[in-house]
Amino acid sequence: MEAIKPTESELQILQVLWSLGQASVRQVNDELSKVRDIGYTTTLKLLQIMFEKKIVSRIEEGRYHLYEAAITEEATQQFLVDKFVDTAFRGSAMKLVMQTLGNHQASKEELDEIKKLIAQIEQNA
Amino acid sequence: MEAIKPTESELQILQVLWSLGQASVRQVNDELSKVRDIGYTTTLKLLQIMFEKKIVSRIEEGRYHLYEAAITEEATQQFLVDKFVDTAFRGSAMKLVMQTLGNHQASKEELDEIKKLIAQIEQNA
DNA sequence: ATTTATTTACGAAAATATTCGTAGATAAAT
DNA sequence: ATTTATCTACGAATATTTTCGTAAATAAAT
Repeated sequence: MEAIKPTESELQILQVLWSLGQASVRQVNDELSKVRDIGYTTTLKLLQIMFEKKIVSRIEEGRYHLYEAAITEEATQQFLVDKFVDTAFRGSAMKLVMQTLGNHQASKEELDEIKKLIAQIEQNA
Repeated sequence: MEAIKPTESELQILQVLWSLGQASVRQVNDELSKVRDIGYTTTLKLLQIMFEKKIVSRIEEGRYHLYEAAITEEATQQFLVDKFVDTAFRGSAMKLVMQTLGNHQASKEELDEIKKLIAQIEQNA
């Protein structure tokens, strides 16, 4: 497993691809444009760079390309969380959990799910 | 409240300052050197830039400067978590919590603390 | 058929972040 | 007193990331 280290822009594109699945440059650019100002060729270039880095794969469909994320959302998130815990929480994952729990709205269902997860962890301890 | 957006290097320095409190360039550099290769003047320059951005404050102690973080660890973490949830978890803070809980070792004490926090949140709901 | 629009490839400009060399000042050591 | 070490300031080189203009190819529209 290679080290994946998407940049900020690349992460934005990955998000679009994770939500759309397979998509053309045009589609990605349309989605991204909802979030921020970006030119078509900029999106294209980013996808080309990501293709070289093997962050995305693509297939040629007629004269244009269809892109797809080559790394999963979960693996990327896990990698990013690890790094984030290091750089922003001095290594303490639980501090991150507490901080996030404390400062973000959680629904009853979400809290239940988290409690279930905790119970599970305690069981396996 | 201005937007704080420390770069990767700046975050590393902030971590050192949060742990040391007030510190000279030399001290910061010594600490940072434990983590990675970095020249003295690089550390100095970074601190100077951070001073201009008001991320750190400093007092002149004789001929040298003592630096101190001008933003709290908590405020910075909160800001970073918010951004992180957006860019890496498509806005779902609880997904971040679950992902982190599931993939990092937690002690019994930490789990208890989290359960307490959840109970508190449920109470106030 | 010719024009217009859409696509990819390429290269380079612009913006941002990181690194460090050099100079000048001051303190410490000899 | 002279040399050596340590400090800040400054500027510029390097590296990284983001942005987009232009050209060539192909398809679509007129």
